[in-house]
Amino acid sequence: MSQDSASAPNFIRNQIREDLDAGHSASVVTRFPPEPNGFLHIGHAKSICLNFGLAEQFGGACHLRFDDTNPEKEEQVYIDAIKQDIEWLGFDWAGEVRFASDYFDQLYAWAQHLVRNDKAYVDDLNAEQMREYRGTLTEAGRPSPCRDRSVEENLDLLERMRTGEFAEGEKSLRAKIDMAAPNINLRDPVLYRIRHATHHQTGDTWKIYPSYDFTHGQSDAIEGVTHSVCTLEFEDHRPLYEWFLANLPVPTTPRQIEFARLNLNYTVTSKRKLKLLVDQGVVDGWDDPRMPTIAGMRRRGYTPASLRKFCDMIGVARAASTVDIHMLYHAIRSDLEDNAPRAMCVMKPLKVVLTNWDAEREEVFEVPGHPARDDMGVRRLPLTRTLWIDQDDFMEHPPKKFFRLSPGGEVRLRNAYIIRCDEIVKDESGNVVELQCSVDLDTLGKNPEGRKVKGVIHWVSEQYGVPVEVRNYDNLFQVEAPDKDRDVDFLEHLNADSLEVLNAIGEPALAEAGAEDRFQFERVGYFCADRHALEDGSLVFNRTVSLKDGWSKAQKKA
RNA sequence: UGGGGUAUAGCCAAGUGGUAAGGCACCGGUUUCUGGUAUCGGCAUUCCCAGGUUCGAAUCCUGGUACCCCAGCCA
Repeated sequence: MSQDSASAPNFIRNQIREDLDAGHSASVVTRFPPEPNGFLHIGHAKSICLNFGLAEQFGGACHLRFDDTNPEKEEQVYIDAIKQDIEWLGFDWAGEVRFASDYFDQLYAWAQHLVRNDKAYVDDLNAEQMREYRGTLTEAGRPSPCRDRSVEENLDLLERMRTGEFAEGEKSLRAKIDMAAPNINLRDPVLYRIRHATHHQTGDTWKIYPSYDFTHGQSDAIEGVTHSVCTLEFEDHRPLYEWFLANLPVPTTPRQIEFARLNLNYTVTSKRKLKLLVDQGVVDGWDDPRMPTIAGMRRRGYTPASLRKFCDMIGVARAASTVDIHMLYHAIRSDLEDNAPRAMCVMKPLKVVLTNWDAEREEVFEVPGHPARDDMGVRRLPLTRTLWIDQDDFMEHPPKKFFRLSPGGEVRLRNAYIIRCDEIVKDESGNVVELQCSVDLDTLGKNPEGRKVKGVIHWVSEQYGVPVEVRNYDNLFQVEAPDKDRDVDFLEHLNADSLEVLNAIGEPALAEAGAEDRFQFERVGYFCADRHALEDGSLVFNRTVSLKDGWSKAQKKA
């Protein structure tokens, strides 16, 4: 992670540096504050890298604090998953896991404090009435009839709200700020609402729950957070955030800084929408390899380092932007290019018979696990009379510059000999089902004399190849901005071909693959052994990302 | 004339009065037993627009324009 520390500065880093230099704070404490109501996605990864990264760069600390103020939407399973994702990404939070609910007692006392200072009141307005009283973007709101209740009555009512005397929605506690404020968040925001729900952390202790606004800043203050980094949509809340800090006897005064959330083309990054995909069975679950969740990307084969690199590449700024998915592909390819062992795997098998190779003859080649990494050892590739090559590597009527196999043409079997296609065998419907080839035994480890054979293809011995299932994933959506238009549901843009399942045949070493082992299937792409399938005893490889394909690109242009 | 923000290449993004970093994508050369990798080169006379200040402006001033966020007892 040392290279992350050397990453480009951003405005938040600059600001913190200034704060430090100016003596506004002596150290740096940040926090990552997820609500446990869903799985973390790539957008959260940006926030995680930012917050934990900042703490690391300034020798400070980053807390993990669950923002658990809405028991109806939150669950323990999400808490467990979120912790696991953060650890997997390679970050350690300072101290124990924290919960906003740890501070419910203190927050309640602070609510009473505001009431005593005539800065909060209990309101009888229901949600609909409150909306009417709030006014609109262009018209000021009107004060609630309850706004001038006495301190004593408010204190009493608040206590009775707490003990469960009132039904949900019957009353709420509101800050007394300014119903005419141009910033709607200041028009007497709700501090507490009644919820007769069991909370995953506090059980049935509470009948009222604090709102986000009343919770977040004070929790930051309690924890000594110095810089509370959040996304742009909270910008309008900053005056409120600061109002609480100014009107409550909080121990410290954290500073809120906002940045632009991540948007990625061809994907949606909204917890609500991702949950919909899961709930409607569009995908296999939160960790379906097509999901932009951290768990999904992990299963797809993304590495922690690649996600961190991606976050580093995209930077941090305040301009709303949409990052090209190619940035992600680049991040994972460059990691796996260096770190994934190589293997050969035939996606769509086409039988090849070596006519001048005896049926019982076997030759085993020892080849490097990685072309540039001696530490990855060697693997053994047996060659036999019949073998498989990929259907894509043969064309009966090849276009110009097709370097692979065609009738009468030659190609090198990767790591082995050059072969020539002498005959093609077809079935009754005219499909090519077998190739009869001859081997040039004088081409192992050297080029033939007098001719150039440019093509190299992968292959697997029929006798020793291991059948594997390959799952080729593509974008879940077929348009760049699935949730752009407001009149079309984002589900309309689903890509029907986001998953292609193939019965492939891999080289022998693949039989040994363990959960989440990653490989480069040479000339094809990067693949990751699916851990769920492995538990069920089957070998399934998820395609993380394909190799760049200059040939098909050139074909499209032609 | 509601409030708050943001505009630098196809996409991210540095830049804070001294003459437009870097990455992705794209295009071309070289190397190559992966049409991959690596490597070399190309890719903004101009920074949303129009005026102004200045020897000098993406940076300062004035006036526009476009886009994003906010009217949950969600976060």
